[in-house]
Amino acid sequence: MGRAPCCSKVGLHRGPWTSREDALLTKYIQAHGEGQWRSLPKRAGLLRCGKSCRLRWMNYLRPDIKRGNITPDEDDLIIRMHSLLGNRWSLIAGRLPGRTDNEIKNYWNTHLGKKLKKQEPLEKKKKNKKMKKNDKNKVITKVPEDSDKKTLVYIPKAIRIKKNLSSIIPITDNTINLDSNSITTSQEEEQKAETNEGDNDIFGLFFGEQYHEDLVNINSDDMEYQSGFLEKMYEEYLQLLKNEENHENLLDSFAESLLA
DNA sequence: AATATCTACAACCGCCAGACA
DNA sequence: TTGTCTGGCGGTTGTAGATAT
Repeated sequence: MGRAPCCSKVGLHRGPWTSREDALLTKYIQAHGEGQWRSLPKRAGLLRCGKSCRLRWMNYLRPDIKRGNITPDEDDLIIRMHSLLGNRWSLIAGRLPGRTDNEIKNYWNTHLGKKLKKQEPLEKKKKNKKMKKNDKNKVITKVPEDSDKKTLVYIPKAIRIKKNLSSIIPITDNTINLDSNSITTSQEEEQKAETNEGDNDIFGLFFGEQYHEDLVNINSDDMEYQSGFLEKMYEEYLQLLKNEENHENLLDSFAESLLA
């Protein structure tokens, strides 16, 4: 692979894992749990680097992993999530139980990327027409004064923050029901949304627990900003629910505001 | 049947942020 | 405050197997 190794790996195995190595790793983790990846190989009797062990476990050996046969629903959800979040594979994987970020990334690169590229010329034409029609709804992004006339969009990288979020945003057990054209919530949840009950739950409703983390990560110091942000997002979310026929445009602006 | 090319995906890499001393 | 360690992420590459010539 050309590049220098990130850590000293003299004498360590590389390349595909053997079934014996898999068995050793699985046995060790079942007995001692995950974590301490750096020292794990030694303790488990493996001649692998910790990173390699972690990857193998996370992507292939974990018992809750589903492999192969991405369903049309999953396919659809991946496309939607990618249009909202970009290449945030771990976030997308978080919405697909049993799927790993690596699998989704591979799936995207080999299947969906190509599929969408084929559709792109058509979609571009459609979108250009729509943009002209919907000029009033344009989301205005800040452009640096000295910038070229092109609009620069900076997509934030995911930031990991481990903190108890329940004090900020209650986390509930939420689900998304998919049909071929729209994202809807269960009736009960829609009712909740309409009555503004459980305001803070809307993002979980849409993306679940991981999204709560990312939302807070946008600016964890500025609570005032957050509450304004939450309100704005909630309004847009309600619009999404109420205007299903128009949801494509709204989804665009919702996504843009997520990334702004 | 042999060879070249393509596809899918497992595995590796560097980078980054949080935790901790 | 600073430096180091660790875990996690997304991008990239190597290669086995499938397909085309």
